Amino acid sequence: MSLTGIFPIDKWNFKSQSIFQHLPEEEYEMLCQNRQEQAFEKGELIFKEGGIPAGIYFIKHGKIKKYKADKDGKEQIIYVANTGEIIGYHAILGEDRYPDSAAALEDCVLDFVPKEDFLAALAQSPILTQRLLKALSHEFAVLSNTISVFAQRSVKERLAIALIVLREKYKDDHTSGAPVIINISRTDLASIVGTAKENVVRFLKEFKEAAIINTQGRKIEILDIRKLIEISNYDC
Amino acid sequence: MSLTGIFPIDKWNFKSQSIFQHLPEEEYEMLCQNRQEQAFEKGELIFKEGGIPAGIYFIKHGKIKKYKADKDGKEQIIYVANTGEIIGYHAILGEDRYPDSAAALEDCVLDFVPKEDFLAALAQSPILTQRLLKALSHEFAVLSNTISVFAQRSVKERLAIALIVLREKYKDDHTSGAPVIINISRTDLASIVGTAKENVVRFLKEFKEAAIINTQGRKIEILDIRKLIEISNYDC
DNA sequence: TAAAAAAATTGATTTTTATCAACGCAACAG
DNA sequence: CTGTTGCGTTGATAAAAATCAATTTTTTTA
Repeated sequence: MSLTGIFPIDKWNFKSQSIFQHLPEEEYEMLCQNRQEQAFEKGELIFKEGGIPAGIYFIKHGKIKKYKADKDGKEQIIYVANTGEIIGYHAILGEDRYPDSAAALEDCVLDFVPKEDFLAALAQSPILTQRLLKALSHEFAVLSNTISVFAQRSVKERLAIALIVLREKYKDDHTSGAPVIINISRTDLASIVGTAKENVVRFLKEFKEAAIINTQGRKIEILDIRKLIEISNYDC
Repeated sequence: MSLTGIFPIDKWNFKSQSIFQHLPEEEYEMLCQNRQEQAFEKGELIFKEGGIPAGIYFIKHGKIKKYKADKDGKEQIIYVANTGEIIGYHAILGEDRYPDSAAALEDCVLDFVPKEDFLAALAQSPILTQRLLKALSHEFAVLSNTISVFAQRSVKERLAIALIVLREKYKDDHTSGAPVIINISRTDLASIVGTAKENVVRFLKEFKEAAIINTQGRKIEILDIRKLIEISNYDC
């Protein structure tokens, strides 16, 4: 089931996948020179808000939550990055500390590229620069979007949007023929939606009773995405 | 009264002022070649979400709200841009339509730079490119911040933050010696905070009774910024 | 300057969301 | 296989925020 024409999924996903694709040999070599494969277990912290960045990470496999925690430790997930995306470049380009934290939502394999190599490649490569400018500008649109949704939409609407967006991300894993299964804790889902997990549970129950989704333990399958889009009340 | 050490104002302001400052002569000339001064009256639309971008705007004087409107016309203000900042570059760099609308909060004077000149200067100027990357990365941090505040903080806390941030922006206009006056409609203030204007009015009244602010009609003067910071409950 | 229009304010009420407390189920370790 | 522990679920209640309706104040305009 494609979302084309019925839901603007582009407004919810970053485009960092394309940044390293089909780069000229030389630039690609520079990035690879000292790269290091790193595995992270589910739940493991990759970097922490306020930390000094040492390099960037290319996600070879797995999903990563980018979030901010307030002083009580309550997390707000800003974005879920998926296989093929890059994380950690904002702090380096902004010449600043990490603006958010990153942790593995599932077992992950990342390629770490040291700051120096990334910046050297950048200095050499107009194409890399241009792609980053484009990616960052698109991210601005995505985050603006998120802000307006948080400020104006109800928890139920936000949950519907979160489910639609997550389904796209979990498509990657599903074996063809089998249904797409969203596999995320209620707590993390609540942190995406920006509410208490009890509210998430209650609305999921409502959706299940309306045959819009099916749940089995933590696993969620979407049965009627059109209904979800309707509930999301989002059409721009 | 400086906020240094007591409130992270940097996390709330973009840094696009620095982009055009002290550029090499040649690049600066390219940008100026076809620039055109344009005046906008208070309330006037500068560009509209979804529109095709023709160029960028340098704010010579005035404040501009960047916002998204939902289908009922309800506005959410994403950011208030001030004198010296640049707007409209996201759409051009992202090779996309405008992600948000821009309208004058007061009478404004802008310099319009056509897309072609901006892109030509960019292609010639590593320094301009680097500054844009830095600015956009910082904006990411600002918007992430905004998202976590919207998702986790109460209306009262958000209003306190909005007042602190707005006071900084309105500092520019005030004659030295005179107090800083925030001059914005309740409706726009509500659109910044992400609530109904009635709520804004009620909390302002509460702040006034606690001698934290003073109001005269739409005008707001901040009397006790430390109290506001305390109320904002924001310390990261 | 007076009338009209727009914006701000107030109070009452409803709806939404958060919080608290308890319970059940399922994964996991000994 | 069995306690333990974490996570998901449920119900009850409190708190926060939105909405509605009406009135006052401010600003604009004729």
